[in-house]
Formats: sequence, C-alpha cells, structure tokens
Amino acid sequence: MARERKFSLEELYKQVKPLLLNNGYEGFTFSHLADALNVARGTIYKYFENKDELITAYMIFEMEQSHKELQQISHISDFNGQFDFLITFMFQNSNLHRLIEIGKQVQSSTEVVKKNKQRLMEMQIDMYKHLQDFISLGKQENMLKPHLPDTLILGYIFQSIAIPNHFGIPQSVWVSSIKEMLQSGMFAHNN
Amino acid sequence: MARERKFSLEELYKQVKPLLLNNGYEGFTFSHLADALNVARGTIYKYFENKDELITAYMIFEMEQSHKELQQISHISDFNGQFDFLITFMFQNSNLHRLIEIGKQVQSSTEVVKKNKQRLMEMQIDMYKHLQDFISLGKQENMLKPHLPDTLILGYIFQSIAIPNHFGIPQSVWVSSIKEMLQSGMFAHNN
DNA sequence: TCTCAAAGTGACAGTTGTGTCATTTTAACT
DNA sequence: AGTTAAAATGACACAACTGTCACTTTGAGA
Repeated sequence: MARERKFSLEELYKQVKPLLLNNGYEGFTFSHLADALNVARGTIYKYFENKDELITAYMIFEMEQSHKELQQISHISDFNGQFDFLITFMFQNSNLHRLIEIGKQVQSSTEVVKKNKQRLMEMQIDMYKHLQDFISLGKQENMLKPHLPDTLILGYIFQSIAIPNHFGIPQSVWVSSIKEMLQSGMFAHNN
Repeated sequence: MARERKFSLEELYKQVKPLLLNNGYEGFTFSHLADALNVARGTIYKYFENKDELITAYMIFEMEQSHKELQQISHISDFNGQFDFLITFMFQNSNLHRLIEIGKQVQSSTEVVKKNKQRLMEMQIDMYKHLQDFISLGKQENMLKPHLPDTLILGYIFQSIAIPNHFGIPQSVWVSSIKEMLQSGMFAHNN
C-alpha cells in the first residue's frame, strides 16, 4: 500500500557527497539537499532527524565502501604488491580524507548520532588494523625502515594524496614521483 | 579628541585566529568575535564592512608575519641549512596551511575583498618564489633528485606537517623521523 | 570645564536555516 | 472502484546571523 519513494537512500547520499565536499559541514543545509533531490525540505526529515544524523549516516555508507575495498589488501601476499595496491586505493578514495575531517565537526547530540559516531570510530580502527598489518609485513620483510614510527609511515602515505597538483603535472608522472618519494625520498644518494 | 579604543587590531586578530581554526569559515560569526572581545557586535562593523573583509584582512596580517619569517631563508647559504630552516618554519607555522584552505572559501564580493584576495595571492606567489629558489639550489648542489617535479617536492615538505601524531610520539622523534622520511623515504636500502 | 568627534551601543528589519505537523497525494492491495 | 498507509508537502514558529543607524558614552584638547 506504500506509495513509491521519490528517491532512494543511495540517490540521497550521492547528492550529499558534492554538497558536503564543496560547502563543508556548516555550509551543508537541508535546503540545498532538498533542492538537489527535487523534493520538499520537510521530506528529508522523514528519514533523518537532523543534519548530524544524516551526515554521520552518510559517512558510514561511504566508509563501508572504502573499507570493503581496502580489505582486499589482505589477499595480496607480498609487500610490494600491497604497497602498489595501497597507492592505487588512495588515489581512488582521495576525498575520504576530507570527509573524515568534516565528520570531526559533528558534535554528538542525539543518541543516534552518538551511535553513528561510535560505529565510524570502530570502522576507522578496523581499517587502521589492516594497514598496521601492512606495515608489519613490510618491516618483517626488511622492506621498511624498522625505526620509523608506524603511524608516521601510514600518515605519510595518506597525506601524499592531498598534495595539490597546481601545475597540472600528468597523472602518471605524478603518481610515479610520489611512489619514488615515499620509497626513497627526495635526496639524491650521491654520498 | 578621540575616545580610547577598547581593542586594537592586533587584539582582534588574536581572537579571530582560534575562532576561525575551530569553527571554519561558515562557523565564524561576528557575534562570536564580539563576545570574545567583550564588545557589541555593531562595533566591529566600524572597522570591517563584513565577514569576508575581516577574514581576508586577518589573513594578510597572518601571512605577512609568516612571509617575513620565511624570507630569512635567503640568508642561509647552503642547502642543508635551508632544509633545516624550512622544517623548523613549517612546524612553527603549522596552521598556516589550514588558514589558507579556509581563505579559499571567501567569495570575492566587495571591491575591498577583491583587493585583499589579490594581495594574498601575490604574497603566496612571493613565498613560493623563495621556496622555488630553495629547490633550485638543492638541485644545483646535487642534493635533490633532478627528475622530481619541484611542486611535488614542495608539496611533500608542506604536507608533512599535517600528518596527525595521534599516538603522541615525542616531538623530537617525530621531527627527526619526518626529516629522514623526506630525505631518504621509508624503504630500507637493502638491495 | 566644555566641546566634539571618534568609539561604542543596542534595537530594528531582513535573510536563511531549523524542526514540526496537519494536510494532501499517491499507488499497491482489496 | 474504494481503502489505506506510506510518502510528500508547505506553512508555522523559532532561532541565529547579518547589516544599518540613530543614539549614547568617553576623554583629549581648547
């Protein structure tokens, strides 16, 4: 007996993404989203109590996809393969980073929001565990410098996608340069 | 015949900084700032037409200080000295980065705002020139790999300050690890 | 001590966003 | 064709921020 919905949750999330990335947490409004969905603002309140609930729910959705993708890393046996996989993963999920930053701006208000934030936290820890295994493998195989802090190694890999390519250097050059930089740094080894 | 002012521009800027860093562009309001200064909101309008004008003016103020500091780099003759100087500079100006990001959210509206943005742009270019010289020197002295794009090298150095030190690794270890990472990467050179 | 202009105030009108809810629309199922 | 419950709507009350401006306060200088 139910009337057909004008939009699915997936469609909604798809609209949320650019709005959130372009306007940030504070700049994101139900009005904008309603416009993007060609729907009255009130309608969205049928599915989400408020902005924080919507945003955290969206983040979980986005995270779940990335998480699933990243899990594939454990099916690769050698370190070099994992390293390549991780670089590719990063470039394919380049805005995940910014979304996480935006997510930090959500103040836990409702019980639901608290639960969502909890869930997100768990997912991040879980992802981190996978990456930790990657680092461990690298150090075990004597591929990574053992004295560098794990968190710095991971941080470096993740930050590298955020480097702005202002001068439009071709993607292939850019990516291979980043790989080289991560592996052996910027100093010429002439000494 | 003028009455004494309740706050100086410097005092105002000092209050702007945390408000902007904590709440972002959209989250920054004249009300908050007025509260922080113990002043009526209307008072601030005596000095700034609107939010964009205030924020860009503040950015110029902040930039000028960093710029002056960075200029010292040209007094250092050798590349290694400049490299060390730059790392120190970055850590002392760790939020400059975020401020520039926030600055990008300012839509040019007034004529004054446009001028301020223009001025900021020029300062950034000027700073970039100094850094460009640094890279050139490094390549000339055969210290830096000649095939890596200059903008990537610079980007890499600047991103490194943004790596979150979640696990509270001691500052000295952190900084020296970052230096090593930049110089020779994360791979053990065992082949 | 008086003057006066700069500094500061707070009330007003306008805009934008929030959350609610009584009402209307829709289509699947009798 | 009629029923019905989910889906959608849009108006309402409220809150926060913006920009303006007539007015008040203040203290340096005549």
